[in-house]
Amino acid sequence: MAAARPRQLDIAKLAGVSQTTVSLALNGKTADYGINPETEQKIMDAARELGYVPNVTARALRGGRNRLIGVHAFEPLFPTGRESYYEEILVGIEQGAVRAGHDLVLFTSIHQHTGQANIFHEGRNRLRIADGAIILGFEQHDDELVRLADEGYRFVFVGRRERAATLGPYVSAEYAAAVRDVMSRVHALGHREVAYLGLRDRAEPRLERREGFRAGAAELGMAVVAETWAGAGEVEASWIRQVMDGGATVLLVESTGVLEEVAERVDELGVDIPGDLSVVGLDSITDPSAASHDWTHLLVPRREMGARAVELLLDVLDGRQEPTHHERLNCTFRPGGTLGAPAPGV
Amino acid sequence: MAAARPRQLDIAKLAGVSQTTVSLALNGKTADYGINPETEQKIMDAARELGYVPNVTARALRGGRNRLIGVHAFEPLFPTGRESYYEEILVGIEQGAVRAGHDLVLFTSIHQHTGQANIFHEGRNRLRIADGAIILGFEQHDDELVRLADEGYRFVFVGRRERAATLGPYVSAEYAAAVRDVMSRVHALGHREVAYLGLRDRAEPRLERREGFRAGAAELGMAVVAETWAGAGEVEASWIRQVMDGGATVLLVESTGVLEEVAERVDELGVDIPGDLSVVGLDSITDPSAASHDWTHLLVPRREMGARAVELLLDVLDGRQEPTHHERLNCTFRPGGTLGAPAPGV
DNA sequence: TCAACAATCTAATTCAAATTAGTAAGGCGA
DNA sequence: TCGCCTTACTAATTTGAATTAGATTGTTGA
Repeated sequence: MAAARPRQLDIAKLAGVSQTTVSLALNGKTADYGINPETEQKIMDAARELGYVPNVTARALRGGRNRLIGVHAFEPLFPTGRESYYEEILVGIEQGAVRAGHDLVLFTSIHQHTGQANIFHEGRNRLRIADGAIILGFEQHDDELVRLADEGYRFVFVGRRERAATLGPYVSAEYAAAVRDVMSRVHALGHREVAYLGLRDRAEPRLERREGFRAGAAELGMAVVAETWAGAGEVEASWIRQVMDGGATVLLVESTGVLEEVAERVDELGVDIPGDLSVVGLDSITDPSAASHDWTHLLVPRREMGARAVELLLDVLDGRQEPTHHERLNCTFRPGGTLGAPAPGV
Repeated sequence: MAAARPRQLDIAKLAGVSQTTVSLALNGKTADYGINPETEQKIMDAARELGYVPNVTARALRGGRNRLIGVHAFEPLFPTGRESYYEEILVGIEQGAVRAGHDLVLFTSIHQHTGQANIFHEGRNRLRIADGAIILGFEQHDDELVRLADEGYRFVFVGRRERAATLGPYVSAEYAAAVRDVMSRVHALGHREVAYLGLRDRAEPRLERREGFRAGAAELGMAVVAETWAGAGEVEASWIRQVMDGGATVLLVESTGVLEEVAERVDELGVDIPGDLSVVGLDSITDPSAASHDWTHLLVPRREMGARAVELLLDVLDGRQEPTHHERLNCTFRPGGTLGAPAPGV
């Protein structure tokens, strides 16, 4: 049991050379240092014979880097409910890490005891374990992030940019332009009166969508019949009735969860989509097979955002990119069956 | 900007002591070595002031602990499809890690280039960065695991036990007993003729279920009308018809995916569940709201398995548990609406 | 008053690999 | 035959933390 792992020194003894020479040979630097090809061969043979495997830890210690990328969220990463906001982003981060040959560290320890996660829990910054980190989540802990940045720690944000812009690089989606694009498609089909149903929260991605909506309505000369906020379980049939009575022929819905609630209420009213009312979702649909309709909606490139965040972090760490760089990825319009021309009678 | 990471030596200088003393103070060994409480306080203050965090790499090199738990799978952890086998287990692992105050390292780097993941890929064993690892997945890489174990590396398996038993501790579910329990419930309701629909693969958890099924049938004197294997998309209505004609009044289905296919075929046949045929699932249902029926089925405690694996790993690392220990968690029977008494006419 | 001892702390070493600064041996020109 | 340059290597150092083996100072009992 527990046969000691062979070290470079063991190879050196077997080949009758020094540890230095072994290191040089194994790293292909024989030419630079004029190592005899025969010696090199002896070393390689000895290494193979002993089943040598470099010790990552020693290598990392010397090199100053771990090849560890931290992933930090202020909430648990794998929530118990379905429809994890992070899920797709995590898939992207994993793919990015695979490509870059790095491992991921999920900072779970800091969630301990308190429901809240503090980076500087007990006065230590665990994030430092990793070479740099990707920060997810909407919750605001700006003071901690400022301190992190002050300490020279490198990180990249995904999905938000409020304070991020002043603190470090970020990757997010171009929500405003995407929604403006939706508006012009809607306009092109003949719609002139539109309603908007958003979430009650004021997270940046939502605010930007609203910005795009208003800008689009203004530019295209469309009338905003209603702009209303609802939480989960709060969509009311009477509101939809009212909006339609008000002349709206199309409804933009910010969140996918609310979208399904809208479908239920519309069903209750006996209204036809898109015959009586067109409905467009402004977010990705994680599981289209579970959706009630073939929704017309936007695709937010969450997976690409995750993958790009990894690349960006490594670029910053390697000095290939200044730490103020940011990137915005485009959303795609997915045509479905819930956007049509407005009913001619209206 | 980019202030170099503080080392113990920096703390030592600030506090006016040696690096040794700093190390002792930070590791709570002041009592053993008679360090003055005032000195200790000075050191702690200096450490906080500098924002000191131990260097994982140096510690790992020395053989120390890092409060890092590795998670290794031979396949990507976050698969692109829905219905991730790992998902629930990962949730459990995360919860376990949170409770234990440890962080998780997801070993993604080894998936690089080759679709296959080798621990000793490119001659480096990254696992050593973590204190120990939890190993998931069905794929067989026994030679690598044997080597890891020989090197004294500690790990715990989740969900399998074939070779695991000889290599280290494992946590898995008690499938056979659970299925036997299902059989006795079915028997108690009056069923005497039963059919079994399994997956085509021969993974351990499936083999155990079949074992439990056969043992139950034998003990209870029930007739096995059919025992058939199907892959995704291979369930045929004719098979169900045939099985029912053969007298089967209840069908046990190994996998949740196949369960839904069975529902579709049964619908096509105009057969009533459970009036004409009772159906029992032998696996968890991740998203009951997306299920076509209120299935009667087994709950595999995947989340507990993950959480328990973390505890077990730490027990082994701390020497509280011998490294041959294993644990089997019970599955729960979830009564639903798809198991009833057999039709009296039969 | 001196050895013994406790109380406090430190120098030196270790872990495995990478790198810097040399060294030894041989050849060649002047 | 002295000095200089190659060729082909090696000794020593570095990385950050933990540990082993001391070292220093002061106190106390005989």
